[in-house]
Amino acid sequence: MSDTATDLRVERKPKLSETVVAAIRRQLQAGEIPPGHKLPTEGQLTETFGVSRTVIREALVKLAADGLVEPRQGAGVFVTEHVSTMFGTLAADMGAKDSVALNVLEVRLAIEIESAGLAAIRRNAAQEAAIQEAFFEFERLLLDSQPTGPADLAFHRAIASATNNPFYVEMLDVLGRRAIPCDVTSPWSTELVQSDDYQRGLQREHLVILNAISAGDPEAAREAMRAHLGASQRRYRERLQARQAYYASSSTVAAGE
Amino acid sequence: MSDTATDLRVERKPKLSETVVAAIRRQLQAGEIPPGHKLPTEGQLTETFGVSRTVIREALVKLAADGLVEPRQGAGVFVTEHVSTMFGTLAADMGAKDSVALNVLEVRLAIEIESAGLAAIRRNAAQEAAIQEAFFEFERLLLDSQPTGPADLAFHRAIASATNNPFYVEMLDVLGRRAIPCDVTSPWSTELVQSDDYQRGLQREHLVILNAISAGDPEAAREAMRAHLGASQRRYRERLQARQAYYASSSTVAAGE
DNA sequence: AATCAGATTGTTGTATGATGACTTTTGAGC
DNA sequence: GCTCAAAAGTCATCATACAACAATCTGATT
Repeated sequence: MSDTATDLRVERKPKLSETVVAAIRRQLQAGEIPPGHKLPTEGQLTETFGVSRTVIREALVKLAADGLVEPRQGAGVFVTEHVSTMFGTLAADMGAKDSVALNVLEVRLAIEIESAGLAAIRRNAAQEAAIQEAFFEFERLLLDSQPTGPADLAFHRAIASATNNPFYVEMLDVLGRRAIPCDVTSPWSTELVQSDDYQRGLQREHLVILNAISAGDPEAAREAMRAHLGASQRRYRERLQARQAYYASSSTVAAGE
Repeated sequence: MSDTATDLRVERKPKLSETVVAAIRRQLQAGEIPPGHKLPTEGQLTETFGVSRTVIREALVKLAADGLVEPRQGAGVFVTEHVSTMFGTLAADMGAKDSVALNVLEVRLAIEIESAGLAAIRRNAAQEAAIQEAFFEFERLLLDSQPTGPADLAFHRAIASATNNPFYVEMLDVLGRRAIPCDVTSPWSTELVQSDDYQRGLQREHLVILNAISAGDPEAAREAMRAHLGASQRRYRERLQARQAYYASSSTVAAGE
């Protein structure tokens, strides 16, 4: 019995509709079609993507199941108002203010803690494999002394995805992209945060999370994620203070804590 | 009287695929087809339901989008293993739009749990008073047999406000406005949910939260909020199922040709 | 000129048949 | 008994046609 089920790289050929879903979803996320507006007709989409109407319809059904679009017979398919767009205005004006960034990070903490707990309960084999894969990718990059930021992001994203609740992933994307690059991809002081020790510490925390999720223990997963993000929050604060201290000293006064 | 026979605000006639989805979902929930087993082929389903393969495929796509089934080309459509085992059946077992609402509610759950914990730590005297005030307002309205919805909302909002993180309030507003009337302001079946017993239960849960926050115990506050919203989620699901059962019963007749 | 009923057109919903791709089963040959 | 090719079963995709519904345009009536 050659059981190929344990093969980790389950690279089945993507269905056509999935590629169409991905493409349209990307367009929507990029805001190319504002909420409330009409998508191209099924006929136009068939020409655009070069597939049959069957495939287009299947893709639209999936998007509708995710609540991204809403078909109306005789009228067309319309983009629904969505969480990300609600945060569009919210996210737009919180540019560089550090205190704002900390607050947003705190919201993200709430999201991720809960998603870790849900992931522990609901993840399927493929999703668990994706989390593991991100973990090992982090490991590999760490050994190669390459930037681990993307793998770190992928790790958190895989967990959000394992909740089987698309909004968690969307929230993470919106909050993460806008305010805080995950842990290490800080726009300033790149060397400081990328020390091996620092990233080793991250990996240790990641491992605890991964184990809890694999074990299907939601409380442990939440606790591990809380510890991880709490630590990240603390590190983030320290860096902010260090930077502020630098600016302060370079002007005139060194302000105390 | 018009023909459409529904004095409820049913908005629109359900698509054929939706009735098929509901029927299959019910069968899966009843365990008539165990996880891992194969569903009838598309051809058999067309005969069973008396609709075209187009409709059957659309229904299967929706079920697959919810993770209930998994199609394998050349083999058949199989019932997913894990999801139906846990309370996954609860997690993903209603129409597309409803599941979206549930997903948003779940995100809100994450936000509120964490905000309860933070409120327990950070609330100042005025904020604690505001929470209490909302609690007593609920009490007063309950005694007067008036709708308690606004007070309920105010209670949750006061807690979010006590985190001293404005984004928590904003998130709550955004999510609440979009998807979920807090506990009781449901657009349908208004009498059912507004029974005294129901609201008494809510108030009991509120009291536990209030006490934990007043005591400055973040873990207890989170746990109490988790219990409260978890219960709300359950109640919400039950209402959806009741509504769905109504639709299913009214549509099974049409399929019996 | 304004209004409203009806025709027209555009779009999604459903039905049908055919073909390709993939999996499983079958059976012949060794 | 084992191997492997052929066959059957099933999903994936394509193509076409018609039905149901919505928006728009047209034209007659007021």
